[in-house]
Amino acid sequence: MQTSGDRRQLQLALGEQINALLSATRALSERSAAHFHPALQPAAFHVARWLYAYGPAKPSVVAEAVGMDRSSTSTLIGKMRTLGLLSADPSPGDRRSITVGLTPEGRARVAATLEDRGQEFYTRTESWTTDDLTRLVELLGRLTAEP
Amino acid sequence: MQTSGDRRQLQLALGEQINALLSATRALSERSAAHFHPALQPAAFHVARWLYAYGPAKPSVVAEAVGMDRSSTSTLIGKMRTLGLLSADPSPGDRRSITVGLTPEGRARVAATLEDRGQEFYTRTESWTTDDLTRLVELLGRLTAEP
DNA sequence: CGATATAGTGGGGATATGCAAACCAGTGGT
DNA sequence: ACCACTGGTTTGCATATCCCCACTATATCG
Repeated sequence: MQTSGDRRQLQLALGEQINALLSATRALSERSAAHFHPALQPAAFHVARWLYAYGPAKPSVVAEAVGMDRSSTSTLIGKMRTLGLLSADPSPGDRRSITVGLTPEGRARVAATLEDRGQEFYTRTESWTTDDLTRLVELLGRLTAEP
Repeated sequence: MQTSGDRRQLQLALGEQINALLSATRALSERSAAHFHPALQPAAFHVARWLYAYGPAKPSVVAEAVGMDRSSTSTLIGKMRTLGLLSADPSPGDRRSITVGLTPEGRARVAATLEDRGQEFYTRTESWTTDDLTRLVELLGRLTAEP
């Protein structure tokens, strides 16, 4: 019971830490979104960032994943396609659907935006040992891996 | 040079992982925000969550930290005070300013919202060893600690 | 084959938030 | 005592996003 209690405590603690991280990065995210592309609404960045992290997907999946409405996502994807940031192919096995993904240019622009506004976190880990850094990357990787 | 190159790689990898985590949690955050309190706008949740993670602060600091405009933050804080979620005391040493913090009820409501919609991450760590879980919590704690 | 469901797209109205400006009370320097 | 400045609040306006609805093309089930 001690062990399972500790376990519970740990999961709660993880929740608090993730929460703190989300709080700390929210301002950064919104500002990145606002500066992502001059011709696009902020939400475009959230779409692009998700595709950057998880790869090509159908619009409906993207909308669900980023917590946006399907119509907004659709028009946003349309604009990003005409700007050359996204490419679309017919989804295999369903001719109603398309699969969208970042073009090299889109990928580069996301990377640039992240780089541009993410300096702060680099400096935070400056004093860390390489070992700790490696482990954090590895653990986060496991946490965010698709189920 | 090998070492510093590896270091650079690691920091980039950390950026990617944090990015993936933010992407993965964005939908959850927005939905939590929408359901936080029936009489409040979504952004109230972001304010409350930040105060939950980092403790009482001046309105201007909160606005800056969550990346919101000061006027919206001000009216939002006003509403939350009348709802009994936030309390305000005069800031020590500056009579123009106040310091706002969550009331016990506000704290409970944030916790309930997080609990309510954060189940998914608990199940993700179910198969982890206690050791890994402990270490992730510890490393995240160091990452989000105030500079 | 026919009926119903789903993927993507578009429109129209409601709301939340950002931005700019004005204002007041209090602060700090001169 | 003055004056420039800052923290907080409020107001008016612009825009982004959501929500509901409709429409077309395809898919799936009977």
